[in-house]
Amino acid sequence: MTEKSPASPAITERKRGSGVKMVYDMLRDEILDLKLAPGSPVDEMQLAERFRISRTPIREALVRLAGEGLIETLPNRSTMVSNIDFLNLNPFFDAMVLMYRVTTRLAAQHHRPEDLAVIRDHHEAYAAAVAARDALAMIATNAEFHAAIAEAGRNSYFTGLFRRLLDEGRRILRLYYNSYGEEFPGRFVEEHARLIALIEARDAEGADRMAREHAEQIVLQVQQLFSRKDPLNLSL
Amino acid sequence: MTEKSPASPAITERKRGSGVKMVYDMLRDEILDLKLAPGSPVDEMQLAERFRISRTPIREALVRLAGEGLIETLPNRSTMVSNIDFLNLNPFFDAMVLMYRVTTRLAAQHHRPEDLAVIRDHHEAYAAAVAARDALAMIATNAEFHAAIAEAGRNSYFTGLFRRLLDEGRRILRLYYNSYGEEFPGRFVEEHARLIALIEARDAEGADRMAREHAEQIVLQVQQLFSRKDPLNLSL
DNA sequence: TGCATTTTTCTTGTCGACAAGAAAAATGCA
DNA sequence: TGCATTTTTCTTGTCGACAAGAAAAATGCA
Repeated sequence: MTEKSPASPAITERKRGSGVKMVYDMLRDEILDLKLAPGSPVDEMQLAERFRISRTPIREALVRLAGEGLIETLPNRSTMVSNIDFLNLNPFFDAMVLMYRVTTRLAAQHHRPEDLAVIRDHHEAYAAAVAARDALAMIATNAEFHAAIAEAGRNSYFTGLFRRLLDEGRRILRLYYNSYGEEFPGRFVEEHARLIALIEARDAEGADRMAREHAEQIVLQVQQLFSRKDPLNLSL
Repeated sequence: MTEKSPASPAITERKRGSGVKMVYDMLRDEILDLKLAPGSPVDEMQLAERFRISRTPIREALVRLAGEGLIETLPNRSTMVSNIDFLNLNPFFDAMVLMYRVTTRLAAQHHRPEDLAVIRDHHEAYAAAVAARDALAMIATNAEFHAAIAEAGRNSYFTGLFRRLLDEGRRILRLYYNSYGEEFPGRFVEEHARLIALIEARDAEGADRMAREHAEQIVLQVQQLFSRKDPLNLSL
């Protein structure tokens, strides 16, 4: 649990049945935004106080987060936020590149008109975040943009894995912008627009190729992050 | 809940902290073996009686199963075992073929000696199940064999998705053997042996190609299942 | 007889308490 | 002073109860 405890939710009457989801949503966002740092402890009693709810729904939310790999639990021991294995990101990169390709290819093959509208909305939100130099929003809207593309591909297995990878990418990028916070890559706005055009044109090969290039740039960016001269002060 | 209630676990003293896992393991197996049929209701109170444990750990096990797509829950409504969308298995097939390829290729690249030993053990268990004409064991050991290959590839993202697909494949195949229960494909024993040899030889291309052929045969087998003249009496 | 409404029953979501296990602090000893 | 042991405190896993919401059954009416 971080020193700076985030604000409690509004203490209005909750509808019965919404407790677990409320806790899950908030904790998930905090993990992805690195407000809950990798490796930090997660204490049920403190969470129960903070959310003004009993421990049972807290625990259920934690089971759900554990199932998504965002936290780690062992019996009778305290839970903690999952670490990111920065020393071995290769499996992550491999999976990301392949999933960028597969989901974008499938979107080119299977999208529907309403899909394109959703994708465009997310594209606009991303462009706005870049223009506003809002790193948190940029990272989140980027993930949502690509997730919308995956949904348009209509394969829930790939979409599920890709969402998980996008989540992890959010944490990695959040750390990057925490430390450096300078680069707002306008060229990604342009690349996203090109991706949309290829998808709309149902050019599966073109979309696959572009998605690969796009993903490989992100991989390169993250790799360069770890070859910088100045240390990152990571607690590993 | 099926008419024929499976046996309760041994009512010995449980170690504190093992309750959720016990329930999870048993329910998961029953879902995968189709003892709990797709679409059937899941009742916490009955499970609590059956397992001689309070509802809280039951609920936690159910959250975990829901996270894996094996059951479906909505707030304030009864939970049920996930259906299998037999009318649209194409996403499943696409994901299976790709994951068979990716995991087998990665195993050829990254395996260690102890991995091969584990893979061989599972291969032998599969061969024994085929020889004994034990369909349940054959389905389970086949999944374990391929899961062990995926583990040898050392990419937990792909392994995670593949395990989920293998689980779903278990349910589909279980239904097949429930209905027809005749075919015990000895040639898959031979193909598994060949896969091992290619992996051991670190022939990534060969392993990828063979994995694709292998997976496409399974897809074909399942597809033929649904083009049979005699109806399956599926409740959809 | 068929439908709408009301009542009863059942199931789910959460509560707060108890106790086991782990972690931290205190004590004892060389 | 450093280590081992004991005691205390804290956290987790589970319990059983309460009440909200849903589903089933009963009642009322045309």
